[in-house]
Amino acid sequence: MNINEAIDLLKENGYKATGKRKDILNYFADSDGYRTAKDLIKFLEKKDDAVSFDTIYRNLHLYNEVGILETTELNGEKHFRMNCTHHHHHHFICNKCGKTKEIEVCPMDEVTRSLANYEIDGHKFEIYGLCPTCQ
Amino acid sequence: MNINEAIDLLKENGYKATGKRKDILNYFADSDGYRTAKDLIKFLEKKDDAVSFDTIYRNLHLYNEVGILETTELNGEKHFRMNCTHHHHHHFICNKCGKTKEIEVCPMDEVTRSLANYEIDGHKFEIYGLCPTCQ
DNA sequence: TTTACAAATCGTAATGATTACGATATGATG
DNA sequence: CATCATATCGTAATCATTACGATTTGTAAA
Repeated sequence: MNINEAIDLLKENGYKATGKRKDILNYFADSDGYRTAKDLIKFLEKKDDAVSFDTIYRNLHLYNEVGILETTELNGEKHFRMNCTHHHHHHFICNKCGKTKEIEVCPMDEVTRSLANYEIDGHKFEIYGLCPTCQ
Repeated sequence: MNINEAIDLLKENGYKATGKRKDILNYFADSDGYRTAKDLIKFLEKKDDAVSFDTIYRNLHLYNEVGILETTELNGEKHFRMNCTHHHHHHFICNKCGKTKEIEVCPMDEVTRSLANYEIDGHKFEIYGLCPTCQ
């Protein structure tokens, strides 16, 4: 997802596109990988753009709700990345830099068969390790 | 893993098998699903067995390190369950009761081929939903 | 079995991330 | 450009987890 799509999504859901919200979107749009709340705070502080915790966390949750960000837990910390809007896929995630690579394989069709009486709401398939650059 | 295997594992690693450690092991051995630190604390309080936070968290980490417990994040909370010692497999996890069902499918062979220059350290494949009992 | 001692636990204080709140500022709409 | 609901600010409160000095307890040797 790019910034414009994200802003549209905000407006569609009745939320304002404020300066702070755009700053946060810019950060994730340029990241191309998983980042923590702390990463974001550091980034905003560097550009002399003091942001209240309230604003950070409120918007991270909001973005997750409306589908702008997706989230996962890496090494005990919550991480966020821009949501992928195209076809269904999964990710390799680098433990060092947080960058991701798309994985096309998804075994859910096979799995569903063996869970006949179960109600399936979601699934997670992630591969962890080091990307070529971080090795 | 059962309690005796867990105690052996502790001793092999040079740790003592104390009363509190056995209480904690008993809880997870009887659970057959994912439980939080809070669940454990509640359980121990009920049986009039006051346990310090220090003891709870120190041992949860220890058990995770030596391979007695495995951990995952569910609905924003860290959960633990007795580790499976037999063949490699994954889990369906009930969002309500935390109980698990084994899934034999694992797509890692297929995936490895598409990650030639990546160093793979681990992977996670989990299916979430409601078990037949909780629907 | 007793002793000795390192390891484990206790009770509580400290930490750190996240959430909450009243006051102020700001985007969107007419 | 005026209005007002929404968003943000600065800070305080909360909650889970971690840390610490004092005390207790397994373990293994005597």
